[in-house]
Amino acid sequence: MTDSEVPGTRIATRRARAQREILDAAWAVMAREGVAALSVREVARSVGIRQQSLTYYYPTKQALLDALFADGFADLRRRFDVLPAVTDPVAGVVDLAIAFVDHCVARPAAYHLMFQGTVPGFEPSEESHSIALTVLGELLDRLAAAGVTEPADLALVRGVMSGVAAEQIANDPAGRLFADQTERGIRAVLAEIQSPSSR
Amino acid sequence: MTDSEVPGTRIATRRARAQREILDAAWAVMAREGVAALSVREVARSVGIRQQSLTYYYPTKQALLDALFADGFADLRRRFDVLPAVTDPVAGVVDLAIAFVDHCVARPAAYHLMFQGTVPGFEPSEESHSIALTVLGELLDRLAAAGVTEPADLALVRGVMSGVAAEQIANDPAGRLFADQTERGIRAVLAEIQSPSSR
DNA sequence: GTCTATATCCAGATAGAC
DNA sequence: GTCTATCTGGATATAGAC
Repeated sequence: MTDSEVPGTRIATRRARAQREILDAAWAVMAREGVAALSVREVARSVGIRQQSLTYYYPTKQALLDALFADGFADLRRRFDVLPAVTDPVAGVVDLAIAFVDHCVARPAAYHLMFQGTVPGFEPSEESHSIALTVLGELLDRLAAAGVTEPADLALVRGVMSGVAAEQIANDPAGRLFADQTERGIRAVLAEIQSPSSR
Repeated sequence: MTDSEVPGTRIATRRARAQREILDAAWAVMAREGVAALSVREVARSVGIRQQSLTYYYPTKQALLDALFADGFADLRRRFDVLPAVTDPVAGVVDLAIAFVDHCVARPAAYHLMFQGTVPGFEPSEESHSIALTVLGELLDRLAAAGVTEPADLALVRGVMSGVAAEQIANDPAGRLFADQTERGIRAVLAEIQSPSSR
């Protein structure tokens, strides 16, 4: 099926292309100046239009941020989708954790927008929030396969994943010091969860 | 020795008191609206003076942020100073990690300012940065006492501490789900560091 | 120490022409 | 679709009176 077969589709893809360009520009601005410093004016400048023209695509700044939030999770889902099939349950969790950390390290702005709620006054829409939950469902599935279902245990694993990413971004932005500890950290807490040391 | 014995001291403490009030007001504003949304105007309003009068105490916004950064570490040091003496090396690390996480959870704005570099355009002065290093030296000391000195191992422990705090702040601000995993997480990675599982 | 006055700039939102 | 024009409000910073 080509565009011309469905009326309006050519326009729709044109619009989609413009929106993609805007989102990419917005990510770039955020990466350069910090998530909290995003201004629609600067995004507009990046794509060569006026601030007022951006409203045609995203009527408010909130709408732009919400689209970025959803876009970030779509991107993360794509990372998850190309992971090798799970054989060993623990390795399945490790693979996903590494993919998660690598994604966050490669896109610090996305990490702060999606997971750290660092943008003043921004709350994702219910729709975007449910996209987030769907994507993170893959993590829950893999953890369940490894026998991890207790909220406290899930929290521990999430803490390690998030913490390695956060420290890497904040304290060694050019290196891999923290990110390279992902596997060790995840295996350590999984071991603790699966056979708690007596105390 | 009382204030009146040293010329200028009474003025100095007056100034110090005013500065304390300003810093407290700034923390409150940040807690309410996010670190990145801090405005000197609003801080001034909180303490009942004009924005321009704040300049008398902190000439620029950068100076105010830098004072907040240093203040946050002074506060953290006070937390560390009242910790019980170390008996068991591992327990010593655990105690400090718990104190760290509790501090971050109680003061999310401080965590973001001090450790996540979330304020657009803010870099601590060299002086404030060295204060930070001094305070975090206590963590390094305790880790060394537990036999943890390799950069990779230090990174792993820091990742767990930071991650538990970050997730608690972002995803369960009213609860303790993540924070309560601090001990388990730290013990798990310390165990892994001290006797690596063969792989 | 605090004020008024003001400069300069940037933000986001809306109306309406083409 | 993109523009011009404009509104409104907020930000930081500086000069200088009291």
